[in-house]
Amino acid sequence: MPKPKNWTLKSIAQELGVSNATVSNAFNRPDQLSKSRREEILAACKKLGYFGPNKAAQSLRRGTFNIVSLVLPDSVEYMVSDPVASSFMRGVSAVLEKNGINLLLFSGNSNNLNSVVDFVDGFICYGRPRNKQLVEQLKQVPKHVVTVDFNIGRDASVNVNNQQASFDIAKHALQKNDDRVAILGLRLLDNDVLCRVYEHHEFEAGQSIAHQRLRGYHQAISDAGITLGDDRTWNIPESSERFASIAAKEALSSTPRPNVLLCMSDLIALAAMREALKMGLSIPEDVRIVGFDGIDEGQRFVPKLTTVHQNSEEKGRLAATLFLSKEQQTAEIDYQLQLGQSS
Amino acid sequence: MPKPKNWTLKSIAQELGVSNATVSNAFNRPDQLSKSRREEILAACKKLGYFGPNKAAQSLRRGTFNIVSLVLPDSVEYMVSDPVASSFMRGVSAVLEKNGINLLLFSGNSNNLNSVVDFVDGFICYGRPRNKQLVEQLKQVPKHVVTVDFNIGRDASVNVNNQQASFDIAKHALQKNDDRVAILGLRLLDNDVLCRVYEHHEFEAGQSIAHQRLRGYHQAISDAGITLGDDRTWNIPESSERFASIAAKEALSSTPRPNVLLCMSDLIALAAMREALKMGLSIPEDVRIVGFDGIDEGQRFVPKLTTVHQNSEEKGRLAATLFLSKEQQTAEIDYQLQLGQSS
DNA sequence: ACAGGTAAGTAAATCGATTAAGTGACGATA
DNA sequence: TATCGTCACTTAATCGATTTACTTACCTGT
Repeated sequence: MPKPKNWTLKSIAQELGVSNATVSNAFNRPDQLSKSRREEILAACKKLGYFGPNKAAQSLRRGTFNIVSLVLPDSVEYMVSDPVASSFMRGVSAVLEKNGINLLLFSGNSNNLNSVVDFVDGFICYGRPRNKQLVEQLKQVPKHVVTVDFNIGRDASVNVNNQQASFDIAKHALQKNDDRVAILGLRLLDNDVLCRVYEHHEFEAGQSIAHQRLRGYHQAISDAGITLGDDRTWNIPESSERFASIAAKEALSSTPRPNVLLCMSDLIALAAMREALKMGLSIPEDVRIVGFDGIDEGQRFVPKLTTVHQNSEEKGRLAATLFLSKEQQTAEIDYQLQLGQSS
Repeated sequence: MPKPKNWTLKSIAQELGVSNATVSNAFNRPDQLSKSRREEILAACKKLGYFGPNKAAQSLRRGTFNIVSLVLPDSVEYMVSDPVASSFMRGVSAVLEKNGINLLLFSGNSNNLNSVVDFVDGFICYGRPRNKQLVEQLKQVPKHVVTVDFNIGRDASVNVNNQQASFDIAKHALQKNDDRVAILGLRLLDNDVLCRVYEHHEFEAGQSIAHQRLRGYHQAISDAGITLGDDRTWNIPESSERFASIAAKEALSSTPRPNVLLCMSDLIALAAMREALKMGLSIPEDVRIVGFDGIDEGQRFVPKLTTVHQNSEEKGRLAATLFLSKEQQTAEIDYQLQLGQSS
């Protein structure tokens, strides 16, 4: 098989005896040349095996790429493991795919946006990145930026009212003022590891979903007339089953044994339910457990998980749509309490 | 806040009163200028807010991108929904991330590789794309290509011995020659929809995992002295729970009711188990069910799923490693039977 | 003092395109 | 016939870089 020649606009133009510009116009601006000439050229290109202008060169010249970078809070690994994150990605990709736009993954672990910034039209950021440098770069970067589940004052953002939702679900879970509450939370900061106290950390208030949910819980707890000790919160460094199980086991073995477990994600809640059952506790009689997110597995579990459902896929679609429209706005997404038998 | 000037190599060089080349060398080829000059320049760039050469321009000139395109057999949607695909992606991204390479997703639905080909160093293709045009393009594309779970004679490929593995698991599931077998398979072709016959389709033998697994099953079935009717195979168009449930229900209601279900994926097997239990059948007494893949949920299900475990993440790592090494080879990945109580 | 070698920088071609401005040719209008 | 406007292309500048080949300046040894 003869290796097909690597045609360029220039070499094609030469071959056909026309100018550079004419070939370019044949592909991009039909009004700039006669119809016959255009068809002639396109046919010749097809025949010779030239598939159109090189996209990279085109992008350099035009400054547009048809690529958007999806900034993940963590590694790509996390993104595909977490069902909520996956749904979100599904929503984003569905909209972008329809518009012929490709997705360039950017891991929140990498600390330099520069490796991708020159290749993309902008960024959709899912969750506040752990890496503070990255956040600073996102604030500054001279491209279109849509943030999801956090807000740094960029072009647009999409959020759920985490605080209200957490308040609602906690309110639902708490019954009497002698309830013994424990919180199984998400990581609050870059560097906390399975820690129980959070008060002593400094943090930019309200910026991560973990903080927002925590505030919701606290509000409901104090509304119920309960006092929550500093040592009643376990934060899980990653949304991983392993850490969640460890934390759950620890919480359920602590004294006094909690009879209400407020879990910041369904993944955590499911791990907690498994641990509780393993310890011979019955749900919800011995311990009431509530989650957050509304993933499928929670609805299949026995007992069915009581949780806050947020439509993550819709969130993705909205983020992508906002990105494409270049509108400037902060949108809020609905949530619903999903009542099961776990509380 | 004063908008930061958009520096280019040229404008920076002008500002500093040196040549273009010197600035470029300061960033890329330290040996080409004096140490003092270099540090002077880098410091000045930092101060002025020039973060280094534009990557897109750099790539155009150099012809390298530090981006690889992951070609998905289907939509991005599918990729993040399917646990096996996710694991694979996890493996790929772990290796690439470590090497500072970014991942550009390419959906198998798009029918033109051209939209990304000029931006990437090459392709890692997970599973034979549905789209035939795409396959043809992949055969030809003048970049490095690693294929996984299929082989089109490109630079490298990674596979599991699907036929052998399916043979093994089917052999295990089949007990007597009066077993009534049904197959819940994956889609064989671009356009089959929940169809039961496959014999009448033409296909390029051995090219998709569905075909390979089917051959393994058939071999074990005929070894067991069983005759399998044409109407005993249900192919599921997507690896989705919904379709799997429909197919399972249909298979389990067919006459004669099968007592062995060979499922080409764990997702399908789990759906089948749920349907069987719902119908009041007991597993494995009334119907033995085996899967393929070895996903976590299968091991948590009661009864535990008997399946073939393939290390999908490892597969991803291997594919990425092969890509980076530019070696030409076809690698085969191990598999293990994972015995549960479902058969 | 002079050939030869090296170090430090620069000029200019190049990657593969887009596009503003310019050039003729041709037909219509006054 | 002179002027104007359109049509169909072409020329050449440009996007933001890399890199080869060349120019100086300086040092070394004889």
